[in-house]
Amino acid sequence: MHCGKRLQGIGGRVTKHDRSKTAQPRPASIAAVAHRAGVSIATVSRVMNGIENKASSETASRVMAAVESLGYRPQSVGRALRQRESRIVGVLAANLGNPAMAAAAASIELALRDAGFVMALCDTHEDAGIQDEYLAEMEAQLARGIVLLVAVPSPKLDALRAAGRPLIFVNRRDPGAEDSTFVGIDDHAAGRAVAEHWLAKGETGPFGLLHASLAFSAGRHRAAGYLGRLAEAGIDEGSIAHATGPGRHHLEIGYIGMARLLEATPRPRRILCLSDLIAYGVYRCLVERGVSVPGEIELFGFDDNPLNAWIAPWLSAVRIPYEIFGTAVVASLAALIDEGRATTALLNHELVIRGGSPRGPARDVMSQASRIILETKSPGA
Amino acid sequence: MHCGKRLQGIGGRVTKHDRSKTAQPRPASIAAVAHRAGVSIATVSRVMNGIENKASSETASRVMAAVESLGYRPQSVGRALRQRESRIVGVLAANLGNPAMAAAAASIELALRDAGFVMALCDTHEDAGIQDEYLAEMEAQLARGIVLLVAVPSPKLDALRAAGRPLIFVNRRDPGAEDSTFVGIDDHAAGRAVAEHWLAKGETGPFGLLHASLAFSAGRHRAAGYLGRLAEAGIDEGSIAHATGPGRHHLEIGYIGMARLLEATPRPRRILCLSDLIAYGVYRCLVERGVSVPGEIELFGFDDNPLNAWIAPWLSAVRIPYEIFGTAVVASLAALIDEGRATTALLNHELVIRGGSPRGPARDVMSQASRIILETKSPGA
DNA sequence: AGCATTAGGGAAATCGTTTTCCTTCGCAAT
DNA sequence: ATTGCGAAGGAAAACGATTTCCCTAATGCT
Repeated sequence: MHCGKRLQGIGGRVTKHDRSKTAQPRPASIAAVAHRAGVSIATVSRVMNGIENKASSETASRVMAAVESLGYRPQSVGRALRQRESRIVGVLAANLGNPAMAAAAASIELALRDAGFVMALCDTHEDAGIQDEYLAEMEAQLARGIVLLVAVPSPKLDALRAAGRPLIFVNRRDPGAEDSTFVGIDDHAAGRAVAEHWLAKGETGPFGLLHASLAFSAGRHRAAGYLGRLAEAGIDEGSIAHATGPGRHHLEIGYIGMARLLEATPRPRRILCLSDLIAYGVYRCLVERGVSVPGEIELFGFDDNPLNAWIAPWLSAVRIPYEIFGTAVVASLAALIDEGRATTALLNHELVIRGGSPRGPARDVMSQASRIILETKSPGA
Repeated sequence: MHCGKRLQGIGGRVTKHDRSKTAQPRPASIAAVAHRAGVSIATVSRVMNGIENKASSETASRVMAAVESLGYRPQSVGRALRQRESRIVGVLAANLGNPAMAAAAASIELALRDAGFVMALCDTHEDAGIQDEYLAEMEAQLARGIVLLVAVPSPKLDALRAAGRPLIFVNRRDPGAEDSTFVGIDDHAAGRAVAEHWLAKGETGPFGLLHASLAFSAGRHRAAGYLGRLAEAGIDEGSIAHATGPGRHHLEIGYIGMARLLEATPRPRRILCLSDLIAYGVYRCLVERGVSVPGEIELFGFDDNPLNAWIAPWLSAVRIPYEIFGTAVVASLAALIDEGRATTALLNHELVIRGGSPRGPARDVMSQASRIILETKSPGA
């Protein structure tokens, strides 16, 4: 359909090379260390955990020497069992194929590792069933916390929220509660800023909007900000063509939605796409029809994933600072675990404007005066 | 440098909303289930694990009813501790920002989940230190196996290999052993196929090659196949301009490498890039200089990640079937764990040819007669 | 009848940690 | 001289599962 002709079907060849199955020698346990150091396992544990006043420095160094010589590393499962809490933090991403989410995941992973956690990353495909499966699994793993990189409503999610487990919602707010911990941008202000940008350039439209489901916070707020600002400028909401596509696949939503939008009269010339992937779908649709971008139709995306700068010089976008999401998530997690405080972190977005002439340099033009609204409490209300 | 002008620095605002810290009610344990069902915990365990001949059907249904009513789900840590093996499979990816790796990770995750495993995904940034850190952590987690989605040599890797732990190398072969389990394509044949494609079209060059480090199997084999076929056609290896860039970031390698290649005489007109990301870097370099792609310079990439079809109509590529990597990885893992057999799975690659005229449709043109060589045992030797 | 086998199920050991009690010792304050 | 206290460290109890021994009936086979 949308993939090129292939030269041959899938398949392949598997060759097998035998290999002796050696019995696994057990790795050194805390008992082995204790024995070699001539102390009890309690002391080893205390030294390993840096507990003061429980071991003389002489004993401690003896223990450390034993640890060193045996290459001992505590098994996480033993500790997790005893403490009823592991160092795993589950990160449930809606779609790893989206470079923006991959960027967020990479950032979160880095920050978690710095903080001594271990990330377990999953792909929920934005499906409630799979999300529930993973939520249950994270519970079974005694995960310290769960990060939902775009959540959908699901029964298990409700259960965990009710049980007070540490949940962190990223990009899309908790679909089931107002005051859950959130890390993201001010979507309403960002949507506004795009409209503001076009208005400041003297554009009069026709404007368009392409989006996935508006049932969730991010999309709803972005759309509301965009449409609200246009309305303030006297542009009737009815005159703004908007479309979506079927399903959850943003690429196809953009492709199919754009095809519909092309039939609208008047045909929109400035279109906001609520994600980069939607804009990609739009791009393919327009390229196939010979419509020049941004010559005839100018696009604005959301996310500005790191690849845009390299291969999408035709796409301006609201840049979400995924590279700092990690530290924000970890900080929020700490507040939630240590103090039981749910926080809302609104990170600053930016507008990245690209000229996109196909033959000229991929120059990025600075937009004037796009206000970043920081004070929003309940965006999009 | 390569990112657009920004309208404001990063930063943001954090608001905090208090929330009562409720004491966590413990989830139901196996003891609770046993008590409610009026049996011993041993029986519950046996029922849960479907062990035959150890519980009457009447008892079993009583247990299941108790499980149901308590919402019991076994904690993984307890089981892992006892069995000295968890259901976690570590997947160490070199760079999640690469959509091809994200695609591979997504596929592997799906297959692992089907097989009852849990994926823990990490980003090693292709750094030996970070890789070692994660390898050690996976050991501590009693991971059932470790998948290295592009590995680098590291001490801990040697240690695990020597200890006979289940390691699976994907895309890049084990840098420290010949006969480790491998899942990937026949890189040598793929490199050959690109040369073959161009030769079959009557191209005479000048040809070029852009690559990251050639110290590892994949790149080395691809380059050898490509250059080998060109040499067979009488094209001197010395006449083939090739370049690389500093570091490990393929985007920048492509960008900087292409800048160097532009100074070569004669300037190459057909360039093979050993990854899509390198091709992206090349593209940006050429767009900035006003060189048309594929008009003046034709590019061939490796991977053909799923986004190419949407936004890179100018890029032909060797398509690696990442969507089936998952099943191959799981099959290899099973062979390794259950039978101690190390296997080599060479999956079929394909050539995806794109026309890429910027204004025309993004049509995919079928190439004629690109042989896929299946019999290779030691490619590139 | 005598014996082996199997189904059914419980008690307890086990995995590798952390943590709670203890005990002992030395020293300072009363 | 007695008490109190902190440092140092050991013994043993958790944690939640699986698994190894057991034991008792019942059944099949000679």
